[in-house]
Amino acid sequence: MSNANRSPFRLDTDLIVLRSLVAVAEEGSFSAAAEKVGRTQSAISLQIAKLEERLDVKLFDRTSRSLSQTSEGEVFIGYARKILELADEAVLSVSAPKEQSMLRVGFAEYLVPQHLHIHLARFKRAHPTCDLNLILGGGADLLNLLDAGELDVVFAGPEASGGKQLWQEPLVWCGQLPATAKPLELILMQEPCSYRSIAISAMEAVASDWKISITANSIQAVQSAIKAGLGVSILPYSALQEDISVIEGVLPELPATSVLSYLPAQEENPLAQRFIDYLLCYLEKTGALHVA
Amino acid sequence: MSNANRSPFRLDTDLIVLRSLVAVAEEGSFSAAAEKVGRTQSAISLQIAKLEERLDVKLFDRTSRSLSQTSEGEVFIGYARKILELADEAVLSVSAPKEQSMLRVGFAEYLVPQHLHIHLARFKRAHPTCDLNLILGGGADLLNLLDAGELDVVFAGPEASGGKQLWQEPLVWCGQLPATAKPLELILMQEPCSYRSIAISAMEAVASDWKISITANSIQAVQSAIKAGLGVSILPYSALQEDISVIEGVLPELPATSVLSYLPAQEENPLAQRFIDYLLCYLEKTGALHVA
DNA sequence: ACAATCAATAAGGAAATTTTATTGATGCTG
DNA sequence: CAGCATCAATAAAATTTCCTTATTGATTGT
Repeated sequence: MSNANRSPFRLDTDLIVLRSLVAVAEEGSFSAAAEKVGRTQSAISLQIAKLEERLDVKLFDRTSRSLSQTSEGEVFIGYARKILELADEAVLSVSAPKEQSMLRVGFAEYLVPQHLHIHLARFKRAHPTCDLNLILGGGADLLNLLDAGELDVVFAGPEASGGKQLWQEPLVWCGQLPATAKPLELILMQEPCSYRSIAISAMEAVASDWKISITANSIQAVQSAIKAGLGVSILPYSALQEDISVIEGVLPELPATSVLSYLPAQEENPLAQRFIDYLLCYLEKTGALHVA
Repeated sequence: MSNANRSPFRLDTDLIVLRSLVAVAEEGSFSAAAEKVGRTQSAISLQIAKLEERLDVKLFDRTSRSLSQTSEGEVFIGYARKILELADEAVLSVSAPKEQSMLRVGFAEYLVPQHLHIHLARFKRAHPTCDLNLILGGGADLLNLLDAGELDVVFAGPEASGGKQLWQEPLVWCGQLPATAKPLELILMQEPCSYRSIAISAMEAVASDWKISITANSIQAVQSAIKAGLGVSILPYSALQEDISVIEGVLPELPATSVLSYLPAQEENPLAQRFIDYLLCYLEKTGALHVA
């Protein structure tokens, strides 16, 4: 007689299976999840089936056309996420330097990823000996601070040379379209701003009626103006907020911008490179942003 | 080119490997861990080796005669424990009933396992719709409450019929031995107490000088008396505390007692049975107690 | 020095998982 | 309503992974 039955509450599955599971939950489809985790659809199907059999619970309600989580599925997937989170943090932390250290990160405010605070908290947890500073601001200002030796790494758009491209950030039109036959009112950041020129040249390329109605000096000001319904603007995907509506189709196609990392020319800071790798890895995981 | 290198902080290992890992950490030896998890020594060796290779970090410092965790090992094993904890809790929670419910547990105070509060907290977390009551007391009192319908399950020694044996609890002598040529002073609970009679018959079986110096009315009183150095007593393993010293060898061998679960004769309470299974499973995992 | 114990390793075999290919079911479109 | 496309389940073969047996080298205790 085996003792398999002695451990009714013990789970011995592969973390790969849990990754597939959350992939299914996120993508809402076995096939899409399969592609995401780099396996076949049938592999996913079998993995989930086996897991469900082990748990003796259906995790998804699925017909061939729709897929939704059962209530048990919701609970279990919640745990799966936490487990994977811990597992990845564990990997991060074993390779952490053990000496006391300090990392000063600059982030262009209009490019701050949705969950940056979560990523920072995790990084801090996995690097207990590291003091983290986060400075938000305009790209140009941050790069000046970097040159002055007051930052260790800066994440910003393609505003200077020497940066290393990390991911592509889609630009989107958003805000309120004016009533028909009224000119389009643009809300833009003041110079120097790469999006400002992108917006202007995009509008110049099409023969429509437009004007610049508001020039703001911070991304928050732009966001406020958009929310107030004062016109349309372009924002990087990261800078979108709940109550900002995206405009699709009507206005000219926009290019994607790049997010780059900038390091000081002189000395090596291994922790800074580590932070870049880390962030890249987690943003990729989140799936919110597409790596170039 | 594969994209394996794209995910430097992603761990895709089997939970079995993590269980082996913490087993090695707990047992202090690959061979012992192998036996604990029901595999070969070489399997463990390979599992750990592969994990270390994946992490690019040594988890244990090992010569053929000694084994200790590296500092990275300590960190990673900490994560592994948390991961397994979560995984097992996940299994527990998917099979949890979803209706609002209530569970009143009685525990004989002299048998409370070391980490009961942790187990209770976990059970509560995995059963958010369940209200838990915990009553500690003497076994006889608890069984009366059970009969009166005021408890759903009682854990106690073999004080009544109808219990189901769960695990064996070793009895140990503890306290201060008297100076030589002085009579042995016993600290005992007042009647009815099964340990009292066990102690007395154990002493009667050997021809030594002894007397009952203190009769206490609670396990706390016995523990206090022992700590005060007022004599020797017998305690179930669970009731030992940091500052109570065990006496080995000198005094007569003691039998083990059993811990049993008691359920009301009448109606079925599935949650109570579930709690019993759960506790059994976790105490087994902890390794603190041996299942009968 | 010898026996005992422990972990590492090699090699073969066993078991699990993945893939390819197919089927059945469902919704969409013309 | 038929045909098409999409999705998940399944079967069977193939691959990979993992585990076991057997052995070696190293270390400690007697």
